[in-house]
Amino acid sequence: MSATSGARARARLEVTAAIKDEARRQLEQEGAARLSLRSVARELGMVSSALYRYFASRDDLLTALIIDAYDALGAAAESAHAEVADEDPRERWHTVCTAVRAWALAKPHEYALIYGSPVPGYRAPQVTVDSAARVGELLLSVLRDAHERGAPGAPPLPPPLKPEGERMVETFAPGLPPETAVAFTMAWAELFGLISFELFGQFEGVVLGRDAFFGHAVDRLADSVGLPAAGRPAGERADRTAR
Amino acid sequence: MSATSGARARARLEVTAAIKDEARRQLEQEGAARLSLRSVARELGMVSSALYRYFASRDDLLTALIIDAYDALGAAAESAHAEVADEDPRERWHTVCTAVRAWALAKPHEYALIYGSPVPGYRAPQVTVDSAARVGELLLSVLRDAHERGAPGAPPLPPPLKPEGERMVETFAPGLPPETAVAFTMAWAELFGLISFELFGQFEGVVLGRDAFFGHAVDRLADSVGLPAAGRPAGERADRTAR
DNA sequence: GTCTATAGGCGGATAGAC
DNA sequence: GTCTATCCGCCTATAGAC
Repeated sequence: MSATSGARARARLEVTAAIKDEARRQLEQEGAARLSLRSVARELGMVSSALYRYFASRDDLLTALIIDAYDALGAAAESAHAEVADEDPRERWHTVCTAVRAWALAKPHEYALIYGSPVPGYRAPQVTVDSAARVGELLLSVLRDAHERGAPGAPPLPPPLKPEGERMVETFAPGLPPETAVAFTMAWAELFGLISFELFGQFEGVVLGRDAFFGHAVDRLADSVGLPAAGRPAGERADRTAR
Repeated sequence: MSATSGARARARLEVTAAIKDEARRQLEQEGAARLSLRSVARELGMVSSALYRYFASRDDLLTALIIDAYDALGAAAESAHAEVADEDPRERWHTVCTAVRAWALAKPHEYALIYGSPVPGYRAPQVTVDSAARVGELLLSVLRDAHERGAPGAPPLPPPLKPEGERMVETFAPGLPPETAVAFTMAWAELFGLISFELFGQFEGVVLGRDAFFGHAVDRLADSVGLPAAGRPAGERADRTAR
């Protein structure tokens, strides 16, 4: 029995889920920095000390929420990708990027938890990295596929960046040319830069047609990583961005 | 006398500055969401109620810090630009972007205050927008200059984005073609995306040679807004990025 | 696993004396 | 402008009974 004994284990999972759900709800109003075990317990009709049986500390709860958020985003991206798995790589790139933005717009506070400013005094433990890598891995798989089909790839690297690119290939981008690994890393950061600016209010009064703007931006990011534009030369696929 | 009477006014400014300095110090340890008037007062050897003579509320203090941060960043960017005012636009673009990143690395907590996740429950008032716009305006002035010198500009817009581009030109990018206005807005968000990823820890274990990486990224952003590469065709200026 | 109780803090904001 | 005092709230975390 013990950890796996049915009813007990199920109850434990249910309470754990309820705690995380309530914590996510409070994230919306207070933000990660002010997340409070006590307040979660109060709302759940429990007493604060009871929560310590489920999470050893406030930081542990935070870690669980962070992993869940990365996994939810990763799952959303992966399932959107699965639906267009037969399309050409550029189409899949577009779909994944759009799914990432859609998830972020739907869960702005969970997005802020993982891609916003770090929570002061909190250091994300190593266990978060696998989940954190999912979206990047997915986009890399698209690029790898494109590369195998003979995509042009990214422009040449300046010599000082060559070793960095080769290290990236070894570490997380096997099967890709170093130029593409570097270009991808830039595009990856830039993609989240676009989403963060939209979500964090920097586009207020600046960008009004957000969907079309993002679609075009994603197309240009695709150009920048050397994804072929299905016959047309890069930069002239602009017409598909506004769908 | 009253507001302008010498000694009194000076003392008031000094205390105000001391409060903001201490608040900035606390930003590093607690973050904006947990900034506390009481704690600032304690550290200053004052009593909390005394601070209310200087800032009507916690949010007012936060607003002052936000404006100061935008202004400090804007001033850093502008003064870096002033030192290369005679260079070609692409060089100035590079200099400004590098200065923005350098400021962010030097003041990570102030950067997080203005470009990180919004503080829950706080809405930035209208008075912050002028300061917030400074870096963008500076980069736009570089592009305007390049345009006047006959720079190629950005690739054509997809038809659905045309009105957006024209509105941008009217609102904040006078004298530029709509294509460039849109491309600039993307590059602007992407620039801060790169900086945020570096600062917020997403590059941990992913990008090691940060200076060279950023230099190359900024060069490619310059390409994307159609800044000419001083004779060489766009994309082949990669060699200058690692300085 | 949940409870009460407790230790030892913290916060924003206001009233009213000086 | 600064102080004391106050209202009323909040927090993490632990000990020990049941």
